[in-house]
Amino acid sequence: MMNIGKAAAASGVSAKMIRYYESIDLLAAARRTEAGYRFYTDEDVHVLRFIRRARDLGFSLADIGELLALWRDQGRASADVKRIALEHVVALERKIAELQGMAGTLRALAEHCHGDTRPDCPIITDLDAGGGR
Amino acid sequence: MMNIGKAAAASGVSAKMIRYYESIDLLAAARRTEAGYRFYTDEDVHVLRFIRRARDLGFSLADIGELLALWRDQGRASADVKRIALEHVVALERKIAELQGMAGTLRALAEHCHGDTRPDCPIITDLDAGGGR
DNA sequence: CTTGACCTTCCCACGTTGGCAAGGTCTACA
DNA sequence: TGTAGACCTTGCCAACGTGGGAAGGTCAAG
Repeated sequence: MMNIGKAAAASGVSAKMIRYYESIDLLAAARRTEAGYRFYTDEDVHVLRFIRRARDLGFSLADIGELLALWRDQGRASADVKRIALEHVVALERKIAELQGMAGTLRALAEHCHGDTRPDCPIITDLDAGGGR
Repeated sequence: MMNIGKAAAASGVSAKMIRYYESIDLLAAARRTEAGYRFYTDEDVHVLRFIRRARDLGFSLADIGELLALWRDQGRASADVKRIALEHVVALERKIAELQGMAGTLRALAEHCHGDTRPDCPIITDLDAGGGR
């Protein structure tokens, strides 16, 4: 039994976010003391840590809702978990490729930029002309 | 001389975004017809294309504001352009590394997940236990 | 003159997090 | 007992960039 600040410290999820997760029904509404303070058990902290870990792996809160349901479902099919994870990997890899494309282009352009007091710069030229498209 | 729809089509920037860029002073307010319609020149479309290209390279609108100022400044120092670009490359690479970490972890976990009807799954176990932290 | 395609402004939504304000509660200490 | 300070509560605003839609005005073609 602890209140929200302690649960936040124990789980790595800020008090602010715990309230937010409750407001969007990712978490069941916490029980309250007579004064209206939320209180949490070690089991609740366990759930918060699960969420925290899933956030660290880049899952959206929507994904985490599904993962939590599967986590709680002792009869789950591991295929469902795997599907969510692999879809996320695909999305991550698409994003990675996109960012790599940007970084590669910019690095190449910057390499040929004098980087001195002269105005001439291939980066500006590229932006101006559209990279030859 | 064209109105916003045509400028949008010609530049690849949506009419919605053109208005938004104007509202945040990234663009000067467009001239208007007597009826209040914005109108644009080929030169304006040129600016819009610059912005579009910079967005495609992942620059923030704040960055683009600086780049536009440099673009217009015939006396610019290419060092200023290069600095903005390289700072952006650093940010991109940091993000790439972060996403690669997530994707790598998940791919490794998913490899050992049967992906069948059994509930047992290392992905769930990892989320539960926190990846050994 | 009507129809439909365009334009205008304004508000709302997404997703996740932080910050701040105004107020209530609890705890420890004088 | 009083009070200070640390905690809790709710609520609103901000970010970032984009899209959607409503309600209404304008324009061109038939």
